[in-house]
Amino acid sequence: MDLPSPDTRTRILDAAAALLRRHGPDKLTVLDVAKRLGMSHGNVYRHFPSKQALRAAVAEEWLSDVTAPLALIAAGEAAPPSRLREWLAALAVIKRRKVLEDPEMFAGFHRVASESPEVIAAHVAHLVDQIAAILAAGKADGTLPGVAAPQDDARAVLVATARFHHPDLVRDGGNAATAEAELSRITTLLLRGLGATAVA
Amino acid sequence: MDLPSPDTRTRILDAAAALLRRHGPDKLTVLDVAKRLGMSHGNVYRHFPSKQALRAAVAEEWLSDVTAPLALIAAGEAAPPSRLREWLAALAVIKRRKVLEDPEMFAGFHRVASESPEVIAAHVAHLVDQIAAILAAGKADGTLPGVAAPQDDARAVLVATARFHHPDLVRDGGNAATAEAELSRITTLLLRGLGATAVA
DNA sequence: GCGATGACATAAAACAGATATTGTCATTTC
DNA sequence: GAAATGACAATATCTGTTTTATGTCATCGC
Repeated sequence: MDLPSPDTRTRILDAAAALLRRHGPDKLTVLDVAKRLGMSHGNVYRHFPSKQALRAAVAEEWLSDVTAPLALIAAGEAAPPSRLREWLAALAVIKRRKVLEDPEMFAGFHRVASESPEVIAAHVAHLVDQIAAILAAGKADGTLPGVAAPQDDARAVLVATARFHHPDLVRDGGNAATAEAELSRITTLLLRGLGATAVA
Repeated sequence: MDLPSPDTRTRILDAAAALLRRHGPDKLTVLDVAKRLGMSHGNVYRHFPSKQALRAAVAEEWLSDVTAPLALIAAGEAAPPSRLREWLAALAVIKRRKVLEDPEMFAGFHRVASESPEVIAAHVAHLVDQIAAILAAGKADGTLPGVAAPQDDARAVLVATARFHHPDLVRDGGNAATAEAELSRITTLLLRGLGATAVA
């Protein structure tokens, strides 16, 4: 996978991420990346087959910032129904915070990510797997008896809450409290749909 | 509302819609609209305060093509749960068909519509009202006992199915059969969440 | 030999002058 | 006198040109 020196590869990646942060996606050139590292731009192509691949790698790293904290929740001890609720709320909060903190940077990274469908697909698959794990646990311990096929139901849950995490929709998000209440309502519907009783 | 002759106003609107269809949103100029009608462009401004307003009016008309058939279903005789399912499926089919028929035209009209937030808001409110009517009926006849506040629940249902009708998401829609199955699954979850029993 | 270079052809983006469009209004027409 | 015109300033868009970036490769140094 990483036949060329992984060290310089990382340095290139970090430099690219820094430039993306500073100047936005349109100004990210491999010439500048090389300049910043004091190397020839031709050499960047020894480590990444194309500018596209470099951008995809940067996006991948950025997306892992989103999934990492969620993995902790998914693997947690809480009862599956409340774990799912917590997980969905956390995903929404993370996305919302990223948008509000720096909309331009969010848009920049999102644009880069959306140019690499396979990176997006992997990210989504990752999220679906985390939900599926929660649903499977709920099916096993009887707290979510309505779960039929964890993977399919997980995808359904993720899709049904797209409004709160899909980049194109989070952008024009409106009031935070309203959005939170709306997510909570949808979560409740989904949990009851999955057979949960005594939903908070 | 229509102090100026409603006849010429309509002619302008139709001409604008025709040009939008033919040449796309970027090529829609009020100069061309006027030329097509054999009038001066200045006169268009007697009937529409700005190009933006003209575009909004065109978008409004276009969106009513979506809501009209749905209104029939919402006002139908079917039992509320299956009526809701039918309504959501119909909305998805309408949107999907519009995208597939002519993606460029869809994108064009969508761009025009998205430039007029108040037109969008009215459209969404219209859809929410239709769902709310179904939910209220289900609450009344006991087939959807889980309905708490019809308006809020209606909005939740619409948001949860955004994947299947929101222009930005319908666009990259993938396989039709897969999407249909996914919508059906989400619909089932929502119906059960609203208290429906014996969901098909 | 491996990592790196820099010159090169090709493709994309930035620029600036020319052209077209938006929106206003005093004037015209019927 | 309401509906329409056409000339107008300000703004946006197009077009052809120059500049810059991407990606390749023969060559270099260690």
